[in-house]
Amino acid sequence: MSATTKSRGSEVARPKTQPVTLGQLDNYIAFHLRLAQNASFNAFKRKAGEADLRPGRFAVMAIIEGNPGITPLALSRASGRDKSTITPVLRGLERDGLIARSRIEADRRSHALFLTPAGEAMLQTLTEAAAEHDRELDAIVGDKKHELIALLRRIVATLD
Amino acid sequence: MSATTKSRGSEVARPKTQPVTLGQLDNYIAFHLRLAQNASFNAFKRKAGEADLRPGRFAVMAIIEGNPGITPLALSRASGRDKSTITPVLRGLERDGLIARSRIEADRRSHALFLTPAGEAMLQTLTEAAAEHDRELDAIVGDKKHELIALLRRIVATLD
DNA sequence: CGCAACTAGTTTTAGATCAAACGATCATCA
DNA sequence: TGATGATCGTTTGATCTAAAACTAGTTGCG
Repeated sequence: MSATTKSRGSEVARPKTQPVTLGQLDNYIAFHLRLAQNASFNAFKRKAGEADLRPGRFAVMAIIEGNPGITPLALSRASGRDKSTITPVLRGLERDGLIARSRIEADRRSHALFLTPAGEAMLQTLTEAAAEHDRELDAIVGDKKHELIALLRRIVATLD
Repeated sequence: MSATTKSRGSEVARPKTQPVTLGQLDNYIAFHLRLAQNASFNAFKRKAGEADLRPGRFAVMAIIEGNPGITPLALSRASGRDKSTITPVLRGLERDGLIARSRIEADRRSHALFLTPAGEAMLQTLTEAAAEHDRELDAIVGDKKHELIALLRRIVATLD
């Protein structure tokens, strides 16, 4: 490895961000996965600033919509997060009147989750913002979208 | 949406994890990206328990190795994390004698970062563990690896 | 020169996340 | 029936992260 003789020539037009070698990292799927997720997350948040759109909230509400009566535990597994992180999200959603929890009489440890009408309306609004973001991603990956999702899904399924 | 008549038949061989509909989420690249990154990260951590292998540490050391004399700010950009999160990592690495910081005389605000011999040795050990993990990912994606990384890289480049 | 605007790194504050421990409830089986 | 062990949801503690405020140093320009 040559000592990367830093070209600090005084006339070089200030290389705002000098190129950085990623080295072995550049060949790691895990690393690029993190970078991409991070970039996606940040872009999402940028758009989200407008609405009260937090990614976690959106995912939770969307899953409840698709699975009315789902329990918090199943919800946590579907959304890929620990069950303990679901608790505060649900509390916030309930406080804001967007979801309703009802005890399941057959198993009084569990709760059944539903969207309220206000929740349905809110989800519809959030969906538009989210769809806009994902259209951006769609444009980036083009016709490889299906293949990309299939690969990501396989990673999740295999690694548990 | 039919009320998902939950098949709670008493003789059904306990459906450990009843199928959950992801709904619109299932078509979102961003969502699958998060799930996959999460699964990868957790699998990594599982293996990492053995060594003192924290993903952040590993990435930082690998980038320093590939770019001796790099500054913390450039490092934060390359690793996709905020500069303020780099500080404690560097402090820990320096405390453990794995990196060295030296002031840059040309700009006394900046620090140049290097791996110490102990750091080089440690990185080599960590690399083996990391490589093992990424081989797992390689096996999952098979010959699509190159394409997958290209897609992820394009996402990062486009979304900034 | 000397002031204003900018940059590098740190500290502080706030939020998200996981893991482990806990109370309440349920299932199993003698 | 009654005790043991499992499961659901919550709480607590630790770690990781970003954003904003701050200090020290630098650059530009009158």
